[in-house]
Amino acid sequence: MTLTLYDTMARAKRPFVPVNPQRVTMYVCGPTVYNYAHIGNARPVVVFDVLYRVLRHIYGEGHVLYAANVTDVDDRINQKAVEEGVGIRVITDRYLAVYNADMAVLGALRPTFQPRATETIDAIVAMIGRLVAAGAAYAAEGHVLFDTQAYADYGKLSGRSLDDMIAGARVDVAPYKRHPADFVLWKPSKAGEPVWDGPFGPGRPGWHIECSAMIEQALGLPIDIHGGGADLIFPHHENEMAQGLCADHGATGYANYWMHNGFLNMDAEKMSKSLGNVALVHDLVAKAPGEALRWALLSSQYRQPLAWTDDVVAQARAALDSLYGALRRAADVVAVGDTPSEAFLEALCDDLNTPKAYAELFAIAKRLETGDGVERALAKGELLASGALIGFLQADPETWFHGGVDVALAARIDALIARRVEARAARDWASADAIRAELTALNVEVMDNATGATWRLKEPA
RNA sequence: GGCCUGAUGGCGGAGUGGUGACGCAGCGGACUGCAAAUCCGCGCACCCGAGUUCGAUUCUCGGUCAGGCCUCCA
Repeated sequence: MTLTLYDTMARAKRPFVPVNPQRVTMYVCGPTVYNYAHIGNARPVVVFDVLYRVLRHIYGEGHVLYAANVTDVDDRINQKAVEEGVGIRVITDRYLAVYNADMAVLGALRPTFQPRATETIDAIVAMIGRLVAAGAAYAAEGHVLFDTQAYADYGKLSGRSLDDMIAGARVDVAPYKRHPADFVLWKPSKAGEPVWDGPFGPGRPGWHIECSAMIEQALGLPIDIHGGGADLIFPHHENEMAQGLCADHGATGYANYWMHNGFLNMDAEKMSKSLGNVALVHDLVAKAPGEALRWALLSSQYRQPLAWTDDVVAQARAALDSLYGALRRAADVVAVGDTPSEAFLEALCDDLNTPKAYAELFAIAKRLETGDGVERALAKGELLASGALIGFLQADPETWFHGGVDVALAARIDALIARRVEARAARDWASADAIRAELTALNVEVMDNATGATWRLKEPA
């Protein structure tokens, strides 16, 4: 089984070969914690969580290091802190806690490292110092800028040349830049903004430098996989790579595989905080099971655009109903084996082809429904193990179908069902139907079977 | 303007140079006191034009449309 990943740099799928299979490294650009994350922000989190899980499966849990940064220095954070009259740490701690909780509901494992920019300042300052010493950066008017002309391959990742950028520049270029594409590594803080001391003057880091510093500090160059949203290819990742390599001339590379996920769209348009067309994860998890949201996020291959509608969530829930239904009907089957299906793993190893992997889950469920005793036992083991690999189907099926009903309501439902089972045993259809009506009014659907009945919430709680 | 994606059935969404996944929804049947589920079966698609080919949804070129990046952005 060969893992194949689409590499943005190569613009092709490539077999994945880690530098060191004992220590596979992955870095994914994380959130700026100044407000709630929207579901589009969650797509890379869930996508790269799947990759993280697949890598752990292949190389072993202790052999994969996954770092995702937390940007906690930023203009928007500063603004929010001023608005609320608190320090930035109050803001960033608050939204980081919400972020981590919401992502956990989506089934995302915590990265091995979650470094914060404010706790990486020393490494950032040191890296900028090395860039200046190497002649790849220069100071100007209190800023330190990266000299893009110092890096011959600048533009290689995003496929644009420095000449194109001059021609296409749509924004006024700061007069102190040697080249319009040069970008800030360090800038002076305005009054009231957080400030750190540096050899180039007091100030704060620019946007791109934290990732390079964190990668160097937490993982070391070159890393195996660098991930993020497609909008980060340029300028963020281009700049990261340029400064990261110029700061470490001994490095044989920056990232060996660059992976970028496509966007979530609202009405064919990119979901974006600046456009305001967002669905917040924090709101969604209150209305739908996190597992259903996760299923929806993975229902198209990660590089494809995904239109986010109520319908994708409803379809995700229906799909999970079907699989959990198969498990529920197989409650008395003792699962045999704990190995994911070969076909399932193969689909995932083909650049995380989750839709194809889903199809395999349904094929296994079919065997669970229709097979003989031995086949069912094997199918159940395979279904649970396959689901576990990418974070599905681990709940008790009854819990899934019962949703979040409280204990009192559950007890009342159980009592009604017990009475109905008795009525049916006595062939008292009138009473049985009356109780069904009563349960329907409680948003409960009863499913009769040979020995009794099970139930589910018709609409989400 | 430069660079880059994508266009598949009622919906979502894989994939393939030739028998056209999978899921949801729909239809028929089995089963069923009712209901649901399940099982069996059915229908429905590859943006337009040209080219290559015995044959293209799949390859090439052109076009149309949609979206993205070039400025904060997952």
